[in-house]
Amino acid sequence: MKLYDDLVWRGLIQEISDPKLIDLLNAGGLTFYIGTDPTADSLHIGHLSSFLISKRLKDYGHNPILLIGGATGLIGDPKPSNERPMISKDVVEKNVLGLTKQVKELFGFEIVNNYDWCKDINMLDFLRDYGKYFNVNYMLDKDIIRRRMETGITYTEFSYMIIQALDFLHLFETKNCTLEVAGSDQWGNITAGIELIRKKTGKDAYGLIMPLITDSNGVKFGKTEGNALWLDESKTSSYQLYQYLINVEDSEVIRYIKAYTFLSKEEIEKIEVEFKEHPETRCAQKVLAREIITFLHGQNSFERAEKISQLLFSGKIDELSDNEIDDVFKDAPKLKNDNTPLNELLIATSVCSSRRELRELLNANAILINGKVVNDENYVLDSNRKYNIIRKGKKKYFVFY
RNA sequence: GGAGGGAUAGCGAAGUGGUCAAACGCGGCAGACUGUAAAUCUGUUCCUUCGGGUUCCAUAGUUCAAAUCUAUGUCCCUCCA
Repeated sequence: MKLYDDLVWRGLIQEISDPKLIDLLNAGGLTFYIGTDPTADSLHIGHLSSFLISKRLKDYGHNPILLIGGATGLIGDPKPSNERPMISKDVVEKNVLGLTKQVKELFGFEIVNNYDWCKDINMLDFLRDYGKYFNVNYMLDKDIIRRRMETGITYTEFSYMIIQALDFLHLFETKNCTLEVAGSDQWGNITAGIELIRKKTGKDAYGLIMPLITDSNGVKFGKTEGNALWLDESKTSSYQLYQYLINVEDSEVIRYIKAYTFLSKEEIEKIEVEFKEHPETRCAQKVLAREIITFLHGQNSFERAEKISQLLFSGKIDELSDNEIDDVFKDAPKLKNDNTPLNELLIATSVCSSRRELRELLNANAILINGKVVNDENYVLDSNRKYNIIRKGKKKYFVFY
């Protein structure tokens, strides 16, 4: 299958700036870029789709560049809701290093940092060389800016679009980069870049955006209880990732497999048939988890995550030997049992946020210790055991030693 | 610079002197049912040694009593210049 058709089939194309791009994509040999701002020192699951699409293009014979926004990260990409908090320069610098390392290891893309070419542009040149190409009316008409007119937007964030556009121009001129790939929220910025290139050089550049991937409630893929799922194994364990992926709802899982794995159309269609017949086996969720975790963390980490999950969810925790627990929880964070009663221990370890909450959980039979329901808030963990395993709710486990 | 409007729990939003730890919706958490799914239903959602304690942008005040009134400050929005 040609690349473009494959991307469409996988649901990865929301819009392209010009139908000519279809043939260019199918032909191979383009230099393109994706960008990310260093708002954290690791990518999270939400970034995965745009990085994976870049890898698909790369594998097809295109040439990817990752732009890390050391400059734009200092400015802040306008969100639809409100102004971003400024990140200090030190933190941005640290995040750039973290991201660079991670992307090199995982994807092997060429990496550039827009700070390198933005840092020496002075204000007057900026206004003369770039500002003059942007009509404010045009900028105000961009969806993202329009949405911010009600809550307000600072001049700083308003200018973001111009910097991103000049980035594209810079890569176009220095690296013959003719395509920018991003999530749908970047459409305004991408088109601004394309137009700047056209106005300045008279040549064509292209943009491709992917749809936002959400579940049936419109929640972004990868969003869980407020804390992000990081790609860095030391920030989010394979087990945590496995739990997220194995719980993906049936109605979305095939779509996710298409978007997030490198399995072929034939393989995926086969899985789909099997899954439709026996959804209760979660075979599709298992494939999704296997593919993503193996890609990110490797085979061993995936197998351990799977094994932990099987043991925990088979309900035989109290039958596990210390050695088995040792092995299975090798990488899992363990909490220190300080022999205080639950109402102190679980608060101190942030398993529960307050005693009131703990009492609520105890009353609802939602706390199991080593496989048995406990209702007493003064219960003290058995210090003769090497490990005590506390289950909170149906799915969350904590290991105490 | 001028005129007006606003700031309430994670978010949206009601409340305009006591009956307010603050309606309602979303989100979160837990329980039931299931397949570690979805949908649905139920409970819960500031802290507490269960006596009470600390909240409604901040500070100072009025009052027996303030989320509610006054002053000042901070931030935001709208319109005019």
